[in-house]
Amino acid sequence: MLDDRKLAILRAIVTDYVSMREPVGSKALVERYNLDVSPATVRNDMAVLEEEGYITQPHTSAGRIPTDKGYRLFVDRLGAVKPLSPAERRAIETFMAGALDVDDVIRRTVRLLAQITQQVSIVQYPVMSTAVVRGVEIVQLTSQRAMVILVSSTGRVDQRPIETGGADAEAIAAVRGRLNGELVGLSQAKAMEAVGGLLDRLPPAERPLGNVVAAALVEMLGADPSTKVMVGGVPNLTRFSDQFETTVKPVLEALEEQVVLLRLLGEASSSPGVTVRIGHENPYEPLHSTSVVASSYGPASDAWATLGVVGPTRMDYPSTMAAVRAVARYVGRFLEG
Amino acid sequence: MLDDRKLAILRAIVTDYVSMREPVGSKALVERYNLDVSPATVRNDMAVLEEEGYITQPHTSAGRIPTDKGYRLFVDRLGAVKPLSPAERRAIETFMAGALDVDDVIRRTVRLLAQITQQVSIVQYPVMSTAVVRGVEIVQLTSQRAMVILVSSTGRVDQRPIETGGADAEAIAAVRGRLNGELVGLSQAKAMEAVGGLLDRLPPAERPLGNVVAAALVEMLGADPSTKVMVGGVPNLTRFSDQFETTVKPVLEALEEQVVLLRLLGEASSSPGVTVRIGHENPYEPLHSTSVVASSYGPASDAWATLGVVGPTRMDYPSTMAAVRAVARYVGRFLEG
DNA sequence: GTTAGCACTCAACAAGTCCGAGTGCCAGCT
DNA sequence: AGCTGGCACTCGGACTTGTTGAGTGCTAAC
Repeated sequence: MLDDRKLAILRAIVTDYVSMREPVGSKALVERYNLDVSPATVRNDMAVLEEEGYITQPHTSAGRIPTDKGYRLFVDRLGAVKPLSPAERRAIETFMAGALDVDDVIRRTVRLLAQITQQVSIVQYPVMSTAVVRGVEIVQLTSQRAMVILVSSTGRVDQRPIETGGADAEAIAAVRGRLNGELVGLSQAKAMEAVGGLLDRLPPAERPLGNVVAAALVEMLGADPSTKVMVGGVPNLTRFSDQFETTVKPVLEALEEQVVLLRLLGEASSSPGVTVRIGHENPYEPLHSTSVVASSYGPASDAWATLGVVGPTRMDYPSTMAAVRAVARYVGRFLEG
Repeated sequence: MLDDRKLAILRAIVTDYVSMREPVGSKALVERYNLDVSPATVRNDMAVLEEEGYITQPHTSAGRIPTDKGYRLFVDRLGAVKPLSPAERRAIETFMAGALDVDDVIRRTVRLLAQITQQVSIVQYPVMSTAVVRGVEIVQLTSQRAMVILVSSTGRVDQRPIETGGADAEAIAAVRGRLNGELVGLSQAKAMEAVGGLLDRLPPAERPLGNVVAAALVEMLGADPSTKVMVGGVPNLTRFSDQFETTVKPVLEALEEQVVLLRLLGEASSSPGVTVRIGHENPYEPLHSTSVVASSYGPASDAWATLGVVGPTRMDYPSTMAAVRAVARYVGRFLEG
């Protein structure tokens, strides 16, 4: 059905449209790409491609532009993954060098990705299931209030305020000691269970405080930190000020809703490598004319989280995919080491 | 120079232009506002207002629109502060109810402000100079790394990773104990000094670790947490998709730069009440055709930080100012209690 | 299967026309 | 002195029309 030449033509159309931002006609095609055939032949092939739904005409007597289906075929079979330029590699190195803690790594990553791809970037905070509890602290704020702090091996620090009910310093120290003794070294899941069992063994005097602290801990252990995301490169949207209604506005709205962002990144976390969602393939209707390029990051065996970019369907897929893949790998290694 | 009627006309022009979004002519003015004079008279007055620089014509044979100077006069002398509607008061209550910690309060505030004003909102994290140190914790992550945690009375929790140089648990506990003994209860500034003095009195065995921890603490105590801001309501920019180049684009770019945001909010922190910066009055050139309405929040004696909104100069100042003021007050009370 | 030729379509641009909102000015009125 | 009705004038925006050219589909010949 689709012979090599037709595929080559589709590839050329996608490439040209992405860089020129204009519907591409048969003549321009044979001129700019060395197809050794005449425009008429190209036209015939284009008619077939159109019939099959890979390209379309914005209006009669305009060139063709790829459809979502066309882009899909392109990324699946035609796009040679472009290796990063040395400059880009260097950018990654220098950008990430000297990152302090996890928060800082994420902040830098989001900037980096936005800069390389020139798109809006989204990075999900990592959840390392291998993380274990390193310490539990209880710090008194006032006579009635205190802060429960949970530290995990990855350097994550969670906090939650509690009402102490007037418990004295001694009781607090006792509960703290007991928790540390029992929980340190346990994984998130194990710690959850342990907190439950622990309560029963508390001396009556420590019960009320213990209950409150336990509740806070369970909340922290259970709260899925992967629900946190960071966004960057929003000004890159201004490059698409044409398409305001179809790209800029919906993306801005999506960015405001964490839930939507998580759904967008969603699928990428389960499949390995770079995932591309094109136009209507997106689970969120207003983004039907944008694409999402995402990848999970972290060790293959144990994906930590996802990062990616959003942009118009008319995007440079090979470059973007290469950039997303490179950054994902780099950040993965960085967090590991 | 400017008699009451001219002022009334200016007020009417501003009001009308803000709501109608179109240059306003003499006839429309006398019809919509009950000025008991003829259009001709209004025209004469408008000529004067134009000469004085309060209004201008986009082109001959169009109505007038206010200049920055006109808006300035309006907010200074003409804008009757619109009280919030009961619905808005209720919105504030329900939005803020049930906030967990400081972070959550800020998150809610930023949403709230964006929703009420229908603009982009910016909230600076509070710095309470009355805050005192409540606890210092050192939690081991690996044999070589640990996390230093600083808790202050306001519920703020700072963290910073350190290299322990292989110090054992005992040494860590000792340093931790000493720090808590000496620092708890001290203000930020006092604690800074104390850390310095403390080092000299450490037994030699604890010196290396002590140095590292001290460095981390000084960094945390000194780091100005007011440099953190949260932004919301970005999709509201889509309402100004005309003015893309003058409003949407520059605002998006400004939002990406914390430094710029802080400068925008800057002045408001020193003066009490609501501050308005109109057009060219902004210290950041790209925002010369937008306005910033900001207010500090916290107790009058000790302003904690600033919040505000950014939007086109053509904005409903009375409502916006009322909203900013109300939210600032409410958040102040909320954080205090 | 490929190609040259040709008639056809239609968005984009330019030029011309019209319309009316809005103005400034002036003479007359209060 | 200040206000008003009248009037000629201006000019952006909307609409019309004509032209151009990129691009197409079809057909007949190679």
